[in-house]
Amino acid sequence: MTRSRSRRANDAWESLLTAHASLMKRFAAEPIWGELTMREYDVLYTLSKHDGPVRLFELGRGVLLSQPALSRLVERLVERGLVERAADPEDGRGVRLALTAAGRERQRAVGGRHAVDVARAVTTALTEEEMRQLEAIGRKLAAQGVAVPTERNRQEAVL
Amino acid sequence: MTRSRSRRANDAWESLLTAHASLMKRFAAEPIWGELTMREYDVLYTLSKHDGPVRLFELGRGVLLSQPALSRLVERLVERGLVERAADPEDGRGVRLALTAAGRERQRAVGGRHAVDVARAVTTALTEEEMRQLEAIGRKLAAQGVAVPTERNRQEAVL
DNA sequence: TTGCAGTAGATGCAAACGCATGGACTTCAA
DNA sequence: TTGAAGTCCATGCGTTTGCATCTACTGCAA
Repeated sequence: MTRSRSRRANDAWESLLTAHASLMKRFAAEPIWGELTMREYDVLYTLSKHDGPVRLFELGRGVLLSQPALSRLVERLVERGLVERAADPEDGRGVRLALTAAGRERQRAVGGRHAVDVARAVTTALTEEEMRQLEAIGRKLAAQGVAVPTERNRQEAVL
Repeated sequence: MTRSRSRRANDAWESLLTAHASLMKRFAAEPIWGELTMREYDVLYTLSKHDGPVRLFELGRGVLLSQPALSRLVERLVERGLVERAADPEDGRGVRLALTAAGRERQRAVGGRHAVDVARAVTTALTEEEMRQLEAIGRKLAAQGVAVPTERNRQEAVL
């Protein structure tokens, strides 16, 4: 890999990181979240995208959270009556998660307000063409993210 | 704002979020971090980009972390000899942060390995042109993120 | 069939986080 | 000049997180 190509890749990634942090802070500061944290909303939103039940480890793919932390976050949502958790009849190890009626209603209410803020921020910053580009680029990067780690990654870290 | 334009903005943002989560998980799983967490590395990297001392609140702009959490993260890095913290002679409230020699060395070592992983992931997923597009798009979005909140945001949240 | 490696999710525990608040300093208007 | 409001960072405290580990179950090979 050439030096300039590698450099451009790192610049692009840093740009994405900066945009992410900057906008996340902005959205988090909006007074739309009610009793939910953004992470909790993220889980409700992910559940809302699926019609059928979702496994915990499937949820984990989209959420930047360790498996134990996600397990307990879901437990709190269950206790609050927003999520239903049931044993999976097809796999005795797993659980099936789904929104309750209250959870779906809450997701819709918060999601509607959040979507307005997202639209305002993004449409102000980008042209229609750039939005299309970002969507395509994000899709490609996400596909890369789930790739199998190379063998080198199995080695112990060098301090 | 038209419905389709708003919709496209939200799709683009979700795409960015997915890419971010997916790649962050991938990078976090790499065995390159030594004794550092990614957040700690992020702070060291930000400090390395500035030649002069950096104020704590400046650091906070780029890091997705509350002010108290950042204050304590920096404190831990100081205790570990990676960061120097001194009173700001021009503003008695503030502190001036800078990498120590050890901190700079550590950032370079980890950063070099991380840059390889970033380059591999990004160049595999994107063309040269897409990298340029992403960099430009991220820059525009980040500029939007620091915009002053609208007056509406000052109101109390509706539950 | 049995045994063993692999996977899904839960739990103990120490570390880290966010919210609220406090103390010290700056800024600006009266 | 002074005092009130704003800014910067630190700290108390309850909550959440990550790491390591555990249990329970699956899947596959002998």
